[in-house]
Amino acid sequence: MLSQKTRYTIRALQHLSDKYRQGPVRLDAIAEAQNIPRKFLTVILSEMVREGLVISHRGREGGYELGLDPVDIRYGDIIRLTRGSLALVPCAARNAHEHCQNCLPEAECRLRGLMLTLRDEMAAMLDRMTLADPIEVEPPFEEA
Amino acid sequence: MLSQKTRYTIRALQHLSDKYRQGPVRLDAIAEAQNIPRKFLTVILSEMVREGLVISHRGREGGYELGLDPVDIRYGDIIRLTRGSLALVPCAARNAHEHCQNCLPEAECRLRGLMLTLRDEMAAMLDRMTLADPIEVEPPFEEA
DNA sequence: TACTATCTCTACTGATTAGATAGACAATAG
DNA sequence: CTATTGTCTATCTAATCAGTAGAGATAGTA
Repeated sequence: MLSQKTRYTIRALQHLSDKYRQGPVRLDAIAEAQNIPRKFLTVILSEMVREGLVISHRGREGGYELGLDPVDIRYGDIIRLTRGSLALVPCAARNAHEHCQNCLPEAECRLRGLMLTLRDEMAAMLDRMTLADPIEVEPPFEEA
Repeated sequence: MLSQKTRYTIRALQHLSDKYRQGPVRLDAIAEAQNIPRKFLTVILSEMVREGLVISHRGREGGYELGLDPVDIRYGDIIRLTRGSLALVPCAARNAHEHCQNCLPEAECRLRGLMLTLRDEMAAMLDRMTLADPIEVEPPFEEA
């Protein structure tokens, strides 16, 4: 699962992407439009500023705006930033690789083999899509 | 991330798959070969018995064996059983669907749209692979 | 200058979950 | 009938997650 924080991050960035080149957007405006707890959002956006994805302006008329063109922000990058890795197991991470606890030697671990393939497929998709891409929305499922 | 429990489950099932039709395998044998804490493995295997994936035999000469042919156990199924869902956000689960907290209406949520597509790609792969499939193992990455 | 609106940072808290274990119980082969 | 094996429920601990508190910094503006 993506953490709530990662989900908030993605939605906040999508919001900023929609307002790109329209001047800074206030934190409260994002929080309200995206239904994100205000205080939590300050933490999230400050991190994005530190990472360079977002630029902030203080004081009156302040707010946030994307620091890069939406076309240059890939979903894969956002997830890597907030979660460290795209992989579903630590030993299958290509960037933030870590050994798993209580595992077999990596050279013989079939779970790792499988998860590496899966990670690569996920990465292919998430690195193809950027904040600039339109995303088709699906109607909610029927209730069970 | 897959929980440690899910990872143990997959490796335990792979182990049983390797010994399919060779008689019951004792819990200790699995725990030792797969480097899984013994007591924890009892919990895991009991669950798999309840789910019907594994058959147990008590007493002397007892142990565990797969309850289905390996070719009929898909990785997707194992993950759905242990984790509830393949999706990375609750609202993108096709089986165990739940609404997300603090989200937009599902009908307009682009995060959900994206995650549904990703879920479907992941499902396609994980439901194509079964315990019977050979999995290529990759050499460990170089240390950083 | 000083006032106010805005973002920034560090620390903290409370709830939940993950990982693992304990220990009494049940069944089966020999 | 006993040693061996799996079953079940409860429990513990530590980590993580989600969110909040609150003092501080900065910028525009009167």
